[in-house]
Amino acid sequence: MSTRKFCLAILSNGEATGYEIRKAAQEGQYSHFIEAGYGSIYPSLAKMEQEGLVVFREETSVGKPSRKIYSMTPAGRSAFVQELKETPVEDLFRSPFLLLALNSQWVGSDFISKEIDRREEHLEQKIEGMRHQLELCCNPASAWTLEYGITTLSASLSYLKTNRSKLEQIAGECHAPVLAAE
Amino acid sequence: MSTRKFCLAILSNGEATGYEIRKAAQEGQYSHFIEAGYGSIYPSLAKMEQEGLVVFREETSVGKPSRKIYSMTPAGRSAFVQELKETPVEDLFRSPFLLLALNSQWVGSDFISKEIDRREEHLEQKIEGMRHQLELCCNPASAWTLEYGITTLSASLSYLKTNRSKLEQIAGECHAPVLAAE
DNA sequence: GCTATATATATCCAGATGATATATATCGGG
DNA sequence: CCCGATATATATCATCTGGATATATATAGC
Repeated sequence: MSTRKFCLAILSNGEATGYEIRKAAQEGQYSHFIEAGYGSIYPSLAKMEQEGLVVFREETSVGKPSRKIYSMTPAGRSAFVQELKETPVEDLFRSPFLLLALNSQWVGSDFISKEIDRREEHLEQKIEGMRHQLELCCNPASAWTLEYGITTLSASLSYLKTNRSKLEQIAGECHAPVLAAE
Repeated sequence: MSTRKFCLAILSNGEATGYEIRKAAQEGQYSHFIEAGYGSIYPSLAKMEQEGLVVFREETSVGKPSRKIYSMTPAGRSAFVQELKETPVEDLFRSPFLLLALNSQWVGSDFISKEIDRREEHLEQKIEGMRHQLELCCNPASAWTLEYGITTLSASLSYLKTNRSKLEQIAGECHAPVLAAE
């Protein structure tokens, strides 16, 4: 139950709405290793509210959409620490790109080139974003985590730049002509 | 629909049972960037069979559990290539470990040390396994993909070894005494 | 001979995913 | 000044996934 843990992590730094929690999953430091949408956050908050791990106050300003501002209870805080101390599950890595790489013989070198371009660009943007966050950040744990990310993504990017020609060659000597004839 | 793509990838190298496809997701080269259990593989195969992308012949030896040996149809092969050519979705990376790192202030340095040990060991084993697969492998695309994995995991391991003391220190100056007093 | 493991298929429920609906505020351009 | 785009905010829905479990037999080791 990872969404739970993530929501509690956000709330451990202060109160937040469901909307803000999702934004953290999309933009903040957490976004580099967390995936969570409304469909998991709202049900998770509702359940934790029932269990007494979080409470909310409703802010119904005139006209504005009403906000449910959640905060952690003491029970929530100890549940958070307990969940952190549960031996963390292994990292999950799923890569449609590597599935493509491993089967690049079927798609032709032009397509592979284009995809590698896209991926290099994407990695550069992510690294740049992390460098930016690192400059702004004051928390040492955040800095450690960001540097971890920068290091691994840089290694990934560097491998790609150095070895892309090999993969393009593999895709070049491929079955594409056969497929084109179909 | 990534399970579909993965099943087709396995079947593109020859026929296989659902059981064997799952083993490929757990042990083979694919295991490093694919997640798929029975609960997604069997329904996926059944659906693709209905759609005419795969066919199976049933092997009912005396006594033995019956095997459904699946293979790809021409329609399946072109569906596979088409799915490969769909701009691949971004890689998915989810890390309970980094969630812990970012919140290490709450768990104490002993716990963090133990978790880093576990992680270093795990990374070493994975890298060793990939090196082994690389020696056995003859397919150049497999070699490329395995080297990609070895490179990134090595960078990850190296960062961890160099910087673990920083994180342990952060967890040392932490709120753990407060929590211990609760 | 017995137990543990490997082979093999299948299903179940809880939870996640991604899309979509609803509503209002705000901000910039025409 | 109004229109459309974007941002804030909550919520739900169908579908898919994940992890566990049930069932059954063969094999290998003790």
